[in-house]
Amino acid sequence: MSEHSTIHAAFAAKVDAALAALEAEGELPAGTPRNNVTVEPPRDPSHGDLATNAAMVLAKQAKTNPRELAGKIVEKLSADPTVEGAEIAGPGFINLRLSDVAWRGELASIAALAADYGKSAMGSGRTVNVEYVSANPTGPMHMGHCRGAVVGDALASLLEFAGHKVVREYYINDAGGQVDVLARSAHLRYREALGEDIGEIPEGLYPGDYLIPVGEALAKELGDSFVSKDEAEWFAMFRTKAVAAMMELIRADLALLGIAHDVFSSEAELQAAGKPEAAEQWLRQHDLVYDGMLEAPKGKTPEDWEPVELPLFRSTRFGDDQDRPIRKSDGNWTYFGADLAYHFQKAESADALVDIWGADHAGTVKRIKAAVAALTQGAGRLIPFEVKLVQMVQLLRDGEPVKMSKRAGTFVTLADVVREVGKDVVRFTMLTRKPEAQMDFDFAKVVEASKDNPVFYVQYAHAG
RNA sequence: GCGCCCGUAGCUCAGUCGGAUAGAGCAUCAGAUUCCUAAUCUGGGGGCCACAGGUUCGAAUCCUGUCGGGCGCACCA
Repeated sequence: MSEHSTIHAAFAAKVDAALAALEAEGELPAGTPRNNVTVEPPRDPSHGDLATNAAMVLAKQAKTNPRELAGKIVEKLSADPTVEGAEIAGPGFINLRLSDVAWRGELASIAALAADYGKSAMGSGRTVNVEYVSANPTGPMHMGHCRGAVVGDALASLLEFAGHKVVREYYINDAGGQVDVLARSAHLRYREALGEDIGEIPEGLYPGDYLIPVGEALAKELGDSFVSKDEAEWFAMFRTKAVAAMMELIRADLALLGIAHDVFSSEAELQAAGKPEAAEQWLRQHDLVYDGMLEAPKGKTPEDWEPVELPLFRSTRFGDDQDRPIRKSDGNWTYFGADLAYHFQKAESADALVDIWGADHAGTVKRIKAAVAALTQGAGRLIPFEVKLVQMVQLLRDGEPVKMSKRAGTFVTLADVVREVGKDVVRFTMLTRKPEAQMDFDFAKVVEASKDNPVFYVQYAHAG
């Protein structure tokens, strides 16, 4: 697929060629950067089909005024048979009118290329790793995860369309305290499945019903041999099995949205392979990790604050408020400590990294970007890395916010929403606002067959 | 107290690596059609682009500050 698969791109190339010719003739200094030059449809259609700011952007470097330079560009462009008119307007815009032949040719190629129309080879030869969702494997997906999932998937598709090789990746946080809680919760449900009256789910364990079938499956598989054993004997096994069950739930939820990741990476495996240790060693050698006292957050010292010495990453060197611990005082890795090693691992097989995170993690962007920059540069191959934040979605029903509480078990699952309004409506709605702006998701409005629901317009047009 | 995101027409939002009179849909108003259960067509009105400074030939767009809304702020992920 060539880059000139659309008429706009084709004419942008013609403009560029004209500029290159002028450069060859000495009208423009050799090597003049042309990346500011735009070729796009003007706001006012009476100005023509396309307009370029080339003369205005480049006049200074050509040591002439915009209108004079525009004259020379117009001369070149007029020689092209598909250019029916080229005029200088205003301060130095060049307005182009394209011939009928050009438009007809474009229509033919739209018909011929169908869904491939507009593809580009821009990213050809480059692999981009897009990590998104990465919800904790402790329960089904809820609506809090939904926007990031949709945005990440759409971005991945766009990158593919632009010619990149894309790896859609999910990071399984199966090594922290949350999955320990999951293991204990699953054990409780296991005992329940074997007939024990477990009463209220104790504070600190996951109360959700979705663990009942997990307990039943464990009971069926293992019998009653782990009912009264010490935690040490069943803990690791229950954790592994429960995480596996949760990941099955999550993959099923994602499938409802039409999302399928290529790679699922386990934090536990990453740690077992000693990746964080390797990263720590390198960072210590380069004085980017040191043992130091953790400072209280600025302007807000918690009452029970106790200074501790921990291995800290020097994120302040990269604009962060304070240096960040990579290990906890019990010696285990912090989320960040493992995450930086994880990103380094991803960087080994990609040319660029993108993470899609919820806005509630905005505070941790600086440290991970800093760590990735340090590690990839240190390895001799600095990898572009972007963290894209998606803002919160407010769920509304009958105009009232839907309150979600994990403890009360009132969180709205993704599966419920997809069942209620449909996959396409969810995906479309999640993309109707830029990711960095908050949005409302009103159950009634998104399915309303009315003039102010864009979803409906698209469905209507598509059905026609 | 600090950091990040947002603040554009009555409503929901585009436009923000600075560029030609600030755009769309809905709502509203006026015509058209009178086919119809309209999700019909055409046109108009409607904006100190939150506010105040600054940079620039030129600012919704960049910088500083203020106000308003959201998110976050120890070894939780």
